[in-house]
Amino acid sequence: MGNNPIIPILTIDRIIHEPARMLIMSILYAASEVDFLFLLNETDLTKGNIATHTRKLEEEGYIKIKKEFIGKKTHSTYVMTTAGKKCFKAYCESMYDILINIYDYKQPPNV
Amino acid sequence: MGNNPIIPILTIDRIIHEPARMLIMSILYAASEVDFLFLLNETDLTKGNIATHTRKLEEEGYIKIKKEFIGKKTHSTYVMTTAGKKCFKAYCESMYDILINIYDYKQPPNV
DNA sequence: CAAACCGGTTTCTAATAAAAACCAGTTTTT
DNA sequence: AAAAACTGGTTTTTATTAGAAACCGGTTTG
Repeated sequence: MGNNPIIPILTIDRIIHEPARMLIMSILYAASEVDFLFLLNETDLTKGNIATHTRKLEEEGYIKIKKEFIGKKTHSTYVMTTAGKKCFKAYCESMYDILINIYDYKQPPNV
Repeated sequence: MGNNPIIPILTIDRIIHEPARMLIMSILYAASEVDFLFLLNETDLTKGNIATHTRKLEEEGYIKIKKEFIGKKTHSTYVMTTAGKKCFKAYCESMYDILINIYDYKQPPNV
């Protein structure tokens, strides 16, 4: 393959690349801890969506899901792990680089 | 939903968001016209991948696929349409904005 | 007491990315 | 001149998965 500077897009972190998860990750990156209702109100995602995407993020080790009882009711809170922060930063930096390269990209050898 | 500045990620153009297609689009954005073999050599994508992703991009009206004979052999070339350029620019600007907003929330990279 | 509500989870369906298999024709090998 | 290998792709197959909807065990409300 060539030395096209956009090639790194092919190895971008797909867990974070998914828009719904990127949104969740960006929220958890900024806030230290949020709960289910916060995500529901803040993101416009459905309940099912939040449950499955947060589970996936937990499976990948990017976030931690804590469940507790408040009185008799369940309460779920979400926190980003150190690994999650690292991967999120790496994703953002990679995407940023790619975009900058697109803006800078000059004519490649043509057909 | 809240007024989180990252929310626009949810309406990002998914046709372009797919890494393989973003790579193809970025190549076509920089070069006026490329052929199948160029994409094959430049991108590390498989033949099947190139065929299906370029077809999808054509279905969406983002690129035009031209087929011709060179001697007795088929030859396929790909060109970005005006709509494709517009959407690609819009995608890049949108992603850029989103990343900037993420950095504004926290700290910029490479600090 | 039943019906609606709450905070979630599980199930179902359709879309789809990627690789592999395939294909029609062409060139090379023997 | 057959057979084999190569070209430039396309179609098929397989596995994953995003999203919505249905569900669920409490709990408050009418």
